[in-house]
Amino acid sequence: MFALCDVNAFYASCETVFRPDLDGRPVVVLSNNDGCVIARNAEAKPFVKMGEPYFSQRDAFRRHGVIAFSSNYELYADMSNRVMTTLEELSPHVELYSIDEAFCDLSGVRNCRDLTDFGREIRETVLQRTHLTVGVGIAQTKTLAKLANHAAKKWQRQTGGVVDLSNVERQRKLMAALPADDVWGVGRRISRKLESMGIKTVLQLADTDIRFIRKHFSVVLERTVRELRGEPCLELEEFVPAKQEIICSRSFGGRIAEYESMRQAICCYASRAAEKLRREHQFCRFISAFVKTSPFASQEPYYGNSSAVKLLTPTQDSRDIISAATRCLDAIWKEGYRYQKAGVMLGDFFSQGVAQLNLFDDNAPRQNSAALMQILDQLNVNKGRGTLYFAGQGIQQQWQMKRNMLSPRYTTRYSDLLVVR
DNA sequence: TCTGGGGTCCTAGGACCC
DNA sequence: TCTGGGGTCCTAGGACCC
Repeated sequence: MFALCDVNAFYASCETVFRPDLDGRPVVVLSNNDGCVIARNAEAKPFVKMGEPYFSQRDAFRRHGVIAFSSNYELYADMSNRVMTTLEELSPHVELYSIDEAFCDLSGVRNCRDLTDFGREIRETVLQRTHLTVGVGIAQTKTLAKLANHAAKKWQRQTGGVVDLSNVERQRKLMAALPADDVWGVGRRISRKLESMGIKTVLQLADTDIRFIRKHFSVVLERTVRELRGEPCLELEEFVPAKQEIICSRSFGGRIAEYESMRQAICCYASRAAEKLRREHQFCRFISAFVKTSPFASQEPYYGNSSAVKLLTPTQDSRDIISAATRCLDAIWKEGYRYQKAGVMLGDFFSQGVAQLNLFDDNAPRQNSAALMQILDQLNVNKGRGTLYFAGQGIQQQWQMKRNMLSPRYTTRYSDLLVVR
């Protein structure tokens, strides 16, 4: 038995928790670069489209008094930790599924108490500790628990935000009332294809012959259908598996046309990616960089390209990664375009100790690399990001993303205080 | 003017092996 | 006229998630 708990309008709620003056007002959070709307509180939902660009909705915002925030991921990560810690106290096994969602294992709980009561307790405790509201969906498979959670959100008033869907008749009743694309794992493309086959509701999907599904779709959808029927195919993944790739990419605050600015940006993304790699205790052999112009600028020619290198010896040294990424940039850079975005990608990971020295490698590992990287990371963690950086990253950085409506660092100011003292 | 970022998994097809 | 069968590994692209 699983419970899926997720925070209502997570990013928007994180912003309003610290602003009681915004009670009852429509609030949204924007993606990086203040590009699109990625979170809306209940008050904003009637006026604001999810995923749509901010600039195209600005008039509606003004009309309805919608308050917009730039995204503040440090704040959201901190609030997420508080929610997850609370869930882990209440439930013995928890899978942290995303920044605002977790699956709890309720197998044992079922024997000693009512599942809905337990869901209410989760909800009340999280609310008390964090002032954030979670929805709880309970069922015997993850896919059904997700669906139950969806129902808890959709009919919040009637359900109190908790739905126990372990009863098969309740399952079928709910599934008959929901369209197939409300199911976890059924996106736009698959739901369109299902619809063309006459499969419109979740119940119709659950009742479709499994061989038919396997023939026309992949094993992924087959598992989804089995799960809808109460047959568990997905387990609780309590321990976070090691990453297989690391990406650092950003849209620029303005367009980049000069090589020098682009090299700075690539250098920044490479050094950030290297930091993430070291936090994962991994070494990488694959490094790639990409650049692209805006896909929306119909008046300008489009150019996008990427290039990759494969090192003979895995590395986690920022200098190696920056040098490889800039080599990639040089291979794809073309003068005369207004670039909108660039990024650096790392892959082909080796964990510490497994990395083998290569007999024929020209670039022998650098002396004292580990010690130097440790100093670099320590300074940037203890005294704040950007305390020590590579000259190649540049000082002015006019291409930095827009964050014009950023909230203060309510919960993570400690490092600032250290610097001030 | 202006349109996010970071991931995973699966499949088909090509290259290659004997 | 007429050209096999079985397997692995890798990669690109497509789909999904939040």
